[in-house]
Amino acid sequence: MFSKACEYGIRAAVYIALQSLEGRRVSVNEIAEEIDSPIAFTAKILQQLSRNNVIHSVKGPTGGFEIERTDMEAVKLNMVVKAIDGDQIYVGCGLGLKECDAGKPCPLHDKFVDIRTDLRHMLESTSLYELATGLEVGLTYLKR
Amino acid sequence: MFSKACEYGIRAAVYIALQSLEGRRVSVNEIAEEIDSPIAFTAKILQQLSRNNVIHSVKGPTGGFEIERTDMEAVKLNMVVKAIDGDQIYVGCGLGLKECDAGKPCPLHDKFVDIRTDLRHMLESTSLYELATGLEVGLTYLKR
DNA sequence: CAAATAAAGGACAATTTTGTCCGATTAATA
DNA sequence: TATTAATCGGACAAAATTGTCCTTTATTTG
Repeated sequence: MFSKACEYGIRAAVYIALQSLEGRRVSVNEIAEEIDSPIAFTAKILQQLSRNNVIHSVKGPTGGFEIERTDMEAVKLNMVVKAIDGDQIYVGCGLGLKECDAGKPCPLHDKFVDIRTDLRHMLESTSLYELATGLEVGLTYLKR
Repeated sequence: MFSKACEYGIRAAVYIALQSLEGRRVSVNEIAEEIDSPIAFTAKILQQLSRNNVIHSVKGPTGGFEIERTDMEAVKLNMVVKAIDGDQIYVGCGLGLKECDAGKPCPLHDKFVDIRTDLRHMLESTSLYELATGLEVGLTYLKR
């Protein structure tokens, strides 16, 4: 469904959100440790998220990654996914046809649109804040 | 969503079904031509489908691929997908965690299960016959 | 200002997926 | 039986994704 990069990206973003709730700024090393991901690869992904203003980065000692408390509810999962995988999930035919649309649909077009619409709504309506608070109260987990 | 191999596999299976409706057995070359896919790669995928009894192959002159008319309604998309991509779509955590389940869910677990359940139902309820007849009456298209 | 810390960025390496080529096998038919 | 047409299967090649390493840049603090 998601690429590995996107999986790491979402996990990282949620972890950063969780720590930002408590005012803590976190380093790549801590993030990779806590979400159990390859450090250098995770660093690359965080760069993409930072460049796309999904998260905020600060260089130097005491630096690291954070998400403004005020942004946290506004940042939805689809922004994370878009920053990493681009439009891939939203655009294009399920069977890989170049010219597939409502006017000249592939055999799976309608059914595929339904699934994808649900996915899009889910991603667009789920905020990092929501996911982070689920973690905070121990309803969900990020490791293993 | 699907791998390239799976996209080609579904397109090929639907095309074979369509031709089988008219009693025609088709060659790899014709299939690849008609669904606009790389020939040799398509041949590999057809072998997988054949080995998994999704389609039937006949060697030698006048040989090719076909689907028994009686099977065609019983063969659902999920069988095609499983033959090529395995359980990938059904199994595993959306965020890539190893031990994610209802008891120890990742932050996206429930929402992800919903989407995937819809996808599974769609794949399990859609037959090659249904897709082939849509093509036959000109409602849908396989090329470009 | 110097040292230390942390992200940024570029080059490279490993792995997986996608795709090709070619000889072996099977079966129809002249 | 020889030829020909077709799939099967293995080895290889190319491209994309995943992952590593190392240098540079920015920033804090002694």
